[in-house]
Amino acid sequence: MTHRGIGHGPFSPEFHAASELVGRKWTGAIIYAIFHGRSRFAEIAAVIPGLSDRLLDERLKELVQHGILEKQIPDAETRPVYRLTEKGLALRGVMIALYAWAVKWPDTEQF
Amino acid sequence: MTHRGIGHGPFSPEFHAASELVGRKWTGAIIYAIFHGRSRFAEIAAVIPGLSDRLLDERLKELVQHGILEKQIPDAETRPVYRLTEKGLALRGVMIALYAWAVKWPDTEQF
DNA sequence: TCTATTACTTACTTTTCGTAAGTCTATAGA
DNA sequence: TCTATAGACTTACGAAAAGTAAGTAATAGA
Repeated sequence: MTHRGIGHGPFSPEFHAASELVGRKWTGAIIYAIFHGRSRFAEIAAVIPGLSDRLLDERLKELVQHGILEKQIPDAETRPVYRLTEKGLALRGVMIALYAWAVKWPDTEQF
Repeated sequence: MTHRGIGHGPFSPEFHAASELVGRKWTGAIIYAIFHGRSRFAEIAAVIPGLSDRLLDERLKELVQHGILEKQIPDAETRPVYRLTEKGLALRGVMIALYAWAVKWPDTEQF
């Protein structure tokens, strides 16, 4: 890889697709919550202030469709759980790096 | 830090703010292009297919406002260049991690 | 000097998001 | 058992953001 580890040319379709996917509204916070052990719809909703059911549902469906999460119904239960796939778990390094950046360079501006 | 390096509780305001900022549409590709040496408006626009002037302008203004980029007018020139600040350069680890993930787990789905 | 490029703006349409309410099971309590 | 509550969505609709197209003023280059 050129440029000290970041891709080849000045545009990477793979990078772009990844950043548009995990960068969608609320998606970061949802994955973060799941990395922290929340697996059910209501558990995820409970920890993310401002996130509506409608959007949580939409984002979970996208993440399942893109292979980052799996929707499972455990034996003897009726409500689904959402779990990180291998692909989803592989985001750990990204999460760690972004968290480290976020706490070192807190954002004081508001939109 | 708990949970193997990723934050404290199941929600981090800092992480959330960071992911909403760098996750906005086109922002990843713009920062990526600037890491690859593109510094002028037209250079950035030239390498990102589908990105309109209007949105590029909007995203650049946001990134300047949030301290990730600086807008400079070099001596004896009239057109501005956009450069990564220290805060922006500190995103290198995030870029590397996301790029590595993106090429290892390419996204075949379309939205 | 003429033309093209650059770095934006403005106007308008389409898509996505925010907010609220409603539906359908399933479990819990009176 | 009847009712209430919680969980996991679904529907409807106004607001905000993004997409698309066109325009503009100030250079830079031929």
